[in-house]
Amino acid sequence: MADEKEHQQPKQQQPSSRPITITLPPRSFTETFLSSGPPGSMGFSPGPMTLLSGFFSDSDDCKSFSQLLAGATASPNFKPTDDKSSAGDFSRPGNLSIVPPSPMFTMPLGLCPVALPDSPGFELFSPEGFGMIHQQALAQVTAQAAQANSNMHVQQEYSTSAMSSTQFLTSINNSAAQQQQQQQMAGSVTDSRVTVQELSGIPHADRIRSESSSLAVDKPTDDGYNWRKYGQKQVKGSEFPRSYYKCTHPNCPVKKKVERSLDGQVTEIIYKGQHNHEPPQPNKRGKEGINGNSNSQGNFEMATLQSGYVRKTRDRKDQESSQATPEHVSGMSDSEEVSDTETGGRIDEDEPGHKRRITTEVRVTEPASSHRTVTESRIVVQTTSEVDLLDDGYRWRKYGQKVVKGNPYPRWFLNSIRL
DNA sequence: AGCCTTTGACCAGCG
DNA sequence: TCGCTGGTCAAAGGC
Repeated sequence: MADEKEHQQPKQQQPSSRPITITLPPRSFTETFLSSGPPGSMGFSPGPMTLLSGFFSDSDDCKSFSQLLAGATASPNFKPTDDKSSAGDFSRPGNLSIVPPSPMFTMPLGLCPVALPDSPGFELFSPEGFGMIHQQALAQVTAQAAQANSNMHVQQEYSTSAMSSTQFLTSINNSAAQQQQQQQMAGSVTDSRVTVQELSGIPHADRIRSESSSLAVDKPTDDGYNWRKYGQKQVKGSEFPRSYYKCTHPNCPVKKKVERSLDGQVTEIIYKGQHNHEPPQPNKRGKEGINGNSNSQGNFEMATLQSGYVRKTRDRKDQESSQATPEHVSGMSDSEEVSDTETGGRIDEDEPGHKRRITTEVRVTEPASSHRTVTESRIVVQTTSEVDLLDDGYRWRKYGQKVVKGNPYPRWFLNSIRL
């Protein structure tokens, strides 16, 4: 109900194409995922991966993601991940040659965070690799929506999206177990479409419009949980206001920060903490009550999911001390940074109707700030999704870079083009 | 009545 | 110590 409001969201005609960053709660999605609860119980927003395919257009002079990242990794900024093992353990496509230490990957809209856990690379929670309990871990995945006015046909996209994600996962996940998980997720993926829309904020169809007002805008992240907004603030470094939400479930410590563009599109979602309960049943949504708990997962199977690709969260100070200046990493001067307005999900105007481009934002890395709160620690994750994006047959072209305040690493803006 | 959003104020961490 | 900034509180009002 409350979600249906949000009327106060600033409105803007200009279809802002802003990247969407989603910080996933470590457990939630994992658990949700594994539990494969009831329909709609999926705690996570669907994935961008679902929309990944099909939107890319041909392009030249593009590099594979790996290549692009390779440059970054070569940078002094990039310290080879300590958890070497991490990378090693994990099975992944042999063609993947590069896996930057901890690039925070911004998934193109359509990447399904939900699906991520399935991927080999998405075995985020590795106690050993982390040096922190999974409960403290927070996987951060950045997704970017190809937003705005992409005259995309959402409907079409969705259908493809689900399939794409499946295909992706299938191609990537070799283990039976993983495939099994995928299958379990299938339904979730489907269910998450709406969420995808929400996330994507694709202001396309009227249908979307109407939903946007109630979903995209109000429920930027219909992740299956109920949230109560308790604050909003204009955060420096961000052109958009940030809203603070708390999980309404009793005693649930989970909070999330949501940044929206002026037109109400979600540009970033950061989860903090872990739900100590399962997502409310769809029919109970909005009235979640007492009985939470259920899975209490604190222990959860995350441990079983683990694997490399997760970078141990470092103390912010450590990180800072070990990080080179963004300029060094980027090799671009600040003046070369792309403006916020141009960063987002930019779609080439000159692209013909069916040649769509989804801009992918890549954070070379995301520092953890474990000092703040344990649960807020962020894990730099190299997800399969990333893998997918890295060597999924797409080509990537870096078109911009920006140093985001609070993040010592530059954020790359890539155009992903499907071959 | 209960729950939610809004929003200015307050607080704490940091340089 | 001061100012900045991000996060949270809580009163007011809406649904």
